[in-house]
Amino acid sequence: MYNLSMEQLVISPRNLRQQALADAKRQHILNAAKAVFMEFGLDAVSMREIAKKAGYTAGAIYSYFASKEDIYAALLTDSLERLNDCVSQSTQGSSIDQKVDAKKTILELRKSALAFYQFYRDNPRDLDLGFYLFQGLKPRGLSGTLDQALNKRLRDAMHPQEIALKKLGFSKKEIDTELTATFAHIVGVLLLNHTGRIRMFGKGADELINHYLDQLALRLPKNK
Amino acid sequence: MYNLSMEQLVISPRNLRQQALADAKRQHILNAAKAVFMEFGLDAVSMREIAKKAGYTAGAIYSYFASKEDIYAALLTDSLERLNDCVSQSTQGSSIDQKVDAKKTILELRKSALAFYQFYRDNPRDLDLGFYLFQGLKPRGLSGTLDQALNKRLRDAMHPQEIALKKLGFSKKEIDTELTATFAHIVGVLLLNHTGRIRMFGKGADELINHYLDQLALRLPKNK
Amino acid sequence: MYNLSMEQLVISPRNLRQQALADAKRQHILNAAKAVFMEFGLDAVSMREIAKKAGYTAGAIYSYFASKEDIYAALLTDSLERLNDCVSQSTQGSSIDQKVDAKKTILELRKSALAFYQFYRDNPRDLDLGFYLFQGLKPRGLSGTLDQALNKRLRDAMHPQEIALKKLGFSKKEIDTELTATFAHIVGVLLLNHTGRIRMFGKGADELINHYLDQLALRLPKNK
Amino acid sequence: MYNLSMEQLVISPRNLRQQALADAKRQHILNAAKAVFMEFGLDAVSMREIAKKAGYTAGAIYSYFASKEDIYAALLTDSLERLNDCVSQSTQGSSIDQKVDAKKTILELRKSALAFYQFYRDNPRDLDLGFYLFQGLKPRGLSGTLDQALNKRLRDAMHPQEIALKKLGFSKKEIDTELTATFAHIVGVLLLNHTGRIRMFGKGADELINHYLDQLALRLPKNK
DNA sequence: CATGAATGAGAGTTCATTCAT
DNA sequence: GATGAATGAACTCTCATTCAT
Repeated sequence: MYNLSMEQLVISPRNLRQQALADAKRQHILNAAKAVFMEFGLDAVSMREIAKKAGYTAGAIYSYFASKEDIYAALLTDSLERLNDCVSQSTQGSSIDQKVDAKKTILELRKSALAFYQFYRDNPRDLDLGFYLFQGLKPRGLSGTLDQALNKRLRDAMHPQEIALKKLGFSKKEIDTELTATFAHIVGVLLLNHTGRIRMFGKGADELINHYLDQLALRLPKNK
Repeated sequence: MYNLSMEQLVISPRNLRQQALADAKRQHILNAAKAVFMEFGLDAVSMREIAKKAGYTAGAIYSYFASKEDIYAALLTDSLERLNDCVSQSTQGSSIDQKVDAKKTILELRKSALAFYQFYRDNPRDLDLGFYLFQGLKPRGLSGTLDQALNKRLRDAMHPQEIALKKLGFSKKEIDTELTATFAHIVGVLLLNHTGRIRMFGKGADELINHYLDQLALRLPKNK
Repeated sequence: MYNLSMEQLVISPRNLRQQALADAKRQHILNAAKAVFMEFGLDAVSMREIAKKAGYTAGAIYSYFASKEDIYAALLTDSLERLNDCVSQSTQGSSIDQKVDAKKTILELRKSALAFYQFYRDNPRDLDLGFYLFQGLKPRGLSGTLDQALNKRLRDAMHPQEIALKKLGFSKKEIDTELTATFAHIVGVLLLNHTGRIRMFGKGADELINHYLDQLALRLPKNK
Repeated sequence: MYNLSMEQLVISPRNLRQQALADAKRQHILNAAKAVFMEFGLDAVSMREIAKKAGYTAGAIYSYFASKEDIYAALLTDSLERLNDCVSQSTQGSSIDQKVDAKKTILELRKSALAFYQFYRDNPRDLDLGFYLFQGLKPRGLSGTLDQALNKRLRDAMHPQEIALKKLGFSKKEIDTELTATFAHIVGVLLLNHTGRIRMFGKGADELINHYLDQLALRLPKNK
């Protein structure tokens, strides 16, 4: 006897299709939001503008996102996912051999730090978005749990570096210091670069990053 | 024949007094704006709020500032002046003797970098303002010339460090690199600190800055 | 020749079943609407909220009701039915004997008036609904015929009192007057009570109603 | 020495004129609001509609009223003032002689009750407004103090009746009862009349009120 | 110089209703 | 029959800016 409706039990092809469609439209709106954001900046991102770009009326957006802050959150989440993808790919295929080669590890450290840097260098709007999360502009609407989740994804993007530092024999405390310092340095350089103020000093961003990583390499434990 | 109005040609005592009065009121409004800004943050700064704090009505502000962006610009200018004052004081009284003592110079370098850092650490609203100029938040109202002037004042605040590096025997190119790197690093740490994200890494901002300056000291030319 | 569809001509068992089902669902929605209304008040009753409570989506409601006003109308109808049930029960079992006992009749009068009053006292949301029909809040959606039908049911709820007054020997004209006056009085007290303004006078609603009915009893024809 | 600005100390003719102008405009907006309200009912009263009727843009209203609820409050206040004026006039010139004539006092009681009733009978929109205060529609935005003030003014309008009842020798408790009952009765009749439901009973509102007051007169203490 | 009324655009959000699927 | 996307109009309220007085 089948008293329960099939529709509620089975993930029918139809449901799947509908779900996929809805997801696609959600993404479409997100893209529109991103486009508006990239074109006019954060201040200009209004529901009406997003809707217009997406080919909707303002009210329609609310079928997909409960609020404007919801859109921001989705945008941020998406951005951090892409950051992590990018960083992951940079160290993909690296040997996780028992016999660790210091030189290789240093290269991995360098690669993953560079991947992090390059992601934001090449996607300046993600940097803007990151600042929205990261602040200056406080994410008032971001719930505590979401905020934590986003923080975690940001830290995740630094994880390969953490692994490398560990392999290289840094102490726990040293790892924390170097990791934070590297993160801060990259952020600082990105900010300088993004705002064009780096020209003020006549230096290139890539050059600065490499300089920093060179110095970091020199600080590696010698007893290996 | 005196077709031209006297008022426009002569800097009469009366004109002077009026000018002084106007300047004072301008400053008064600026102080009000700063107060509102410090109390509630950038988003809450509206002409009405500034006016209220200053004891005026919104319309009155326009006698002294052409637009809201104008006020921001003045606020930035003021902020950068105070930054420079702060940095100047930190190295004040330092010997500009011919006979340079390396140790003293290193100390000066450190002091002036710390002064820069501490100014923003202790005046987070100035940091916010700085980001307004500095960040993706486009300074639409900032004319090119003003923008350059502000840039210059920012660089000025790094000047004592530049002097010290020169004294210590760095090459022109090295100076540029280290100066920019230091600037970027400080900015990055400030950002991390200001947004509270530094907790994510369990590190203190002061600790990071000192760590960086320690490393910098180690890189100083050895042949002195 | 049977050009007309069977479905429209024949009341087939199938049609009956379908009709019953539809009625049940209609009632289900009505219950949901009532629940929302009782929980949050008239202002909060939106189609979405009703639908949610009923386990539907907003659009589905329109299969059963043509508009929101339609739902209100049904709610009112239902409310008046319950009012009449309540009043009927209060006088149920009363002797409809030829030999009328004045005391019993007075008691019946009192009982039915109290039943009317108590129904709304104990079901304040029905009072709200009643005001929606009854008050300045224009029942735009109420068609003339429906409005008349509702009026009739309201009068019906006063009928037992009318009967009693007749039994007690009031003239037609007196009956009309006393009936209307009692109705008005009850409504006034209910309104005062419901809005809490009765506290303004430091009196209880029950006390007032009883006082009124006491006075009414004193006015009864003495020559019986 | 007059250091203080005259403008701030003196109520100059100019200030007076401006104040008067502002008051007039405030009243103008209030009238517009009332007009919209009378034309289309409470639900249709939107800031835009009020503004349109007043010849303003929506935002302009906010120079005179802080919120929509503010307008309601002003409307209600005004309405209650007019009610009190009306009631006051009805008993104006009445002897406040020591030697109280019972007949005269009864007449005063009747007059003031009628004045109350007639005010709302003749100004049905004030009745609607009163219900807004009085409820059904809850005055969510009305601050507690304002709510109390409005309540007080409502009670004030019943005060002449209270005085009369006292003069006639009713006890404190009886006065409370009769006053509340009269109030409730009037409200009930007004409601019936206003909504046209009184036709349902084939009675006139005036007739009902007079009937009630007749009965009240019969209840007056006999020992006078 | 300062006021304060006024504008006009725009913000986010909600809602009853419609309709293709 | 039911869904859920979509509309379009409506809502209150805020803001920078202007301008007659």
